[in-house]
Amino acid sequence: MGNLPEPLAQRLADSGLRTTPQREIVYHVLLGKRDHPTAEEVFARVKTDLPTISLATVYNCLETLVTCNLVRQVNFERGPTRYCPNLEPHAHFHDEATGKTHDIELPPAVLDHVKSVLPPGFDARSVEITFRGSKR
Amino acid sequence: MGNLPEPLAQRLADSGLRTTPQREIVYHVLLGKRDHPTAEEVFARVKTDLPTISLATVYNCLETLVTCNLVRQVNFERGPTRYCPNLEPHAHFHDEATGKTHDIELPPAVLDHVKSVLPPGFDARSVEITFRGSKR
DNA sequence: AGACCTGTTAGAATAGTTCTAATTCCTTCT
DNA sequence: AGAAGGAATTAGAACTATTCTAACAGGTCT
Repeated sequence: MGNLPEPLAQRLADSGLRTTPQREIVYHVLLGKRDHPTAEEVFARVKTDLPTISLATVYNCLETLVTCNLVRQVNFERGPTRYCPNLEPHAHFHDEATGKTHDIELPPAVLDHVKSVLPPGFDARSVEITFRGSKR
Repeated sequence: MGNLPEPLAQRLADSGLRTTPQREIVYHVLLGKRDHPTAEEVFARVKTDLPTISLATVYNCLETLVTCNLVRQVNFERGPTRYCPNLEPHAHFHDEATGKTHDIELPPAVLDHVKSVLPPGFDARSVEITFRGSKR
């Protein structure tokens, strides 16, 4: 579903950053399997293409992608941060039985309704909605 | 608004657990200043009443209170876990300028609307809504 | 009082992430 | 092309928040 080809080089350039093999491969790994991997998981996947990459670089690349708005960071409780290339507004459903995370499409109407609970003076830049439960 | 006096001893007993000075003081500290303190902050506050308490015990007590449903755990990104004695359904607003966290009342209608985004088969036990932004 | 169980404690251990300093790699500039 | 300078990468140390471990204390029940 509808992620544009790859604005990676463009987005990097817009922020005055270079396109490097490491950044490309990290990004492609995220696009390739959208299962909300942790940094360690990304590291493992990237190593098959680029065995010399270091974990620190994976962290650096992920952070870069996040600041370029190409990737979202997702946190569940105290678990490791997970990374998600889905840029559409969406909620997350965390299946407690399997540990898997599912993206849940978030219609604009719902998003607006949620934002309407904020009293005047509160200006939300982002909203994060996380379900926890089990899936049949 | 409207937290019952203190069901602490009762709730502990219900779970077959003892009422100890440590548990009482940790709970009272949370009720006393509802600013979503971290475990370290709770530790510091409790020490004024009970200087010999250990950090491990604070963690233990907090976990006990959470499992007795007297306290909620709140996480923002990678920051330390924060603790919140507000049991009403509510969202959190994280002010990026001050670092402060505000409880936002969550009307049942909004909660239902949010839950309605889940496709059939997804059974949510809990929903967590977090705003990030700034407050005038 | 003795046995038993729950809870507390200090400190070690762990997990995830960030920091540091050294090196490598581009990109200009001449 | 060669040199300078900045950006990116790397390995490993450091750090933070939390959990674990093992020993000890305190209350309870006979």
